[in-house]
Amino acid sequence: MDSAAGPSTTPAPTDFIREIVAEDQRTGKHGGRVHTRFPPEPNGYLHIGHAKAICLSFGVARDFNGLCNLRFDDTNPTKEDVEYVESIQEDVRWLGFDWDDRMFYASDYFDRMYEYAERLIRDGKAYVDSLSADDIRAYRGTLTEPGKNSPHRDRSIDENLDLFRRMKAGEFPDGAHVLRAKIDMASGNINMRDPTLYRIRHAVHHRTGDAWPIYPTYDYAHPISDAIEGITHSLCTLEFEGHRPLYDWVVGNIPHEGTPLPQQIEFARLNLNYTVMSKRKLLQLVEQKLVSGWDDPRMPTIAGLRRRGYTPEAIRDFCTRIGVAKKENVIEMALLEAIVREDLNKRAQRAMAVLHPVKVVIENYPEGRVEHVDADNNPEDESMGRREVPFSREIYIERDDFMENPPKKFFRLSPGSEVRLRRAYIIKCERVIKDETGTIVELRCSCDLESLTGETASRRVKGTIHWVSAAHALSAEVRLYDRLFQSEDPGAAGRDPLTDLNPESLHVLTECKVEPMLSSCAAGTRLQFERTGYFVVDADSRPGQPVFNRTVTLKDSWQRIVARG
RNA sequence: UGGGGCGUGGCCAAGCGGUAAGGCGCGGGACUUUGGAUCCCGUAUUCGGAGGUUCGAAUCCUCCCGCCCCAACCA
Repeated sequence: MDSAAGPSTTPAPTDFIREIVAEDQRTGKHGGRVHTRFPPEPNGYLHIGHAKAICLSFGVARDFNGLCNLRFDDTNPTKEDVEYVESIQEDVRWLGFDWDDRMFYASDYFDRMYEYAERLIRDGKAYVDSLSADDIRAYRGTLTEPGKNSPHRDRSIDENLDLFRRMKAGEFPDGAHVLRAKIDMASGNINMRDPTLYRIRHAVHHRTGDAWPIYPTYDYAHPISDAIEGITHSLCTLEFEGHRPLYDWVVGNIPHEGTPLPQQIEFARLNLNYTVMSKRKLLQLVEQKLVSGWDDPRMPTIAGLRRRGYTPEAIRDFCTRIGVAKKENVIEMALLEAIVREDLNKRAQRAMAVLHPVKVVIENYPEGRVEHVDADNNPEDESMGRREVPFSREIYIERDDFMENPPKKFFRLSPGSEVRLRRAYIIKCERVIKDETGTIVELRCSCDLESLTGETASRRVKGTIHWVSAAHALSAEVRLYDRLFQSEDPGAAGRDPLTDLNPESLHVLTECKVEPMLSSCAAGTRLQFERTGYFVVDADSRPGQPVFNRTVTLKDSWQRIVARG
């Protein structure tokens, strides 16, 4: 019955924005058209916070048979760069969204914006102000006191036009003049106190070069870009709420063909605890080389998460599950990680590895004998195939999987106890060999040769542990990254992420012993090591030398392990 | 002391006058010869507070409290 309804059925709105859009479509506003846009400024890499905005704007378009444009809000040449416009495209695409041929730049519209500005001047709605930035601030008044008019506010149209044209011609130095909208210096909304529309900036723009000595501000450029592109619903974050009257003023005072004008709708941005999300700070981390780059696996950037092994599906799922509302929120990392784990659980290959090896010699296992035990790559998905793992008399196991004086419910290896080697035999610890400092250097065990997994009469023991054959094991590098960044919530006052990095997030290089088959893993291969977490073969791994970085930390609750056995 | 928003369990979030969805987390249990996997069960007598309207309020009204954003020639 559902399928009979067909894909054209408008789904039930799942958030307040979709509710508005659904209503607009129902009433035929914009002729039923839905057109959104994702408008990043190319001044940094996209991060997980942008993913929410991307999923929203592209998602709304998809849900209502509409379109979503990618538009670069490139109105401030001093901060922007082509490196960023390229990475942004790559990241949006990787997330699974497509803008077809609708990729634009605010700078595409510089000519029209200029033309509209002259028109505003002719209409007496804009003027050139020659006050200094400081004076403009002083004249603006305060939150509780009205501002006062600039002495230049009543310049004649001709004088304004002349000045503005000369601004465009490059006759004045930076800061000499600005073009302002003539609205209301006494408005309770400070954004309406004659906001700046154009400023002089002799800078090289990444696309227009030095063609323009003046650049429009966000408040002027954004609504015009939306109007030109026929955007119906302009979704942005809460901090622009106070700009909406200005947005409406601009679209209402420029020439426009289509009626209803685009509508700005605000939603709460994503905040993730323990995570730095400010582009300024991320840029600092990159510039100070505290990370290897914008795509360092510790970064909360899309590129970083990708290299960490997150999939686009997981990120999209996260974005839908956090919801869209107007309430300020701080999502717990635990939710993101739960969702990533859920996704990885389905697609990660299981593999055995020991990070902190201790040698085990199985005394009754014939010297020189090598068996290849059969193991499945993913117990929940046969299609992921099987592999053979070499087993021999000397193996490594995880140090943590042995305890000399185990507490009550420790079901792994301890003197005299039995444990199953995953996919292989049950062994029993007979002797512990230590060096002069008392450190355990080797465990001597015996093996129940009848207990091979899959054989008849296999017994059950409480614990199962990872192992690798000492003679066959490969050394791999593991880069341990735990949390993303801060040790506190981003909201916590006074924390400086650059000096307050969570030590666990530091890049720790460890060598581990892995199954030989892992030498052939391609970059991006996802693996799960028992009790250690999900790993991804990092991009700079070389054949024969797998380099893993940890993707998601599983809980470190060792209590839990002993309790469940 | 101005303008604009927001307040539902630890974190998100449904709910739109008919008697508190769901997810994460947390607690407990089952299962498992590889999964901290999976599966069950539990987790707000109450919706920032106080009044009011109503047979009935998280939903409507009033007042109060708290939090966020705005005084860039940033976006």
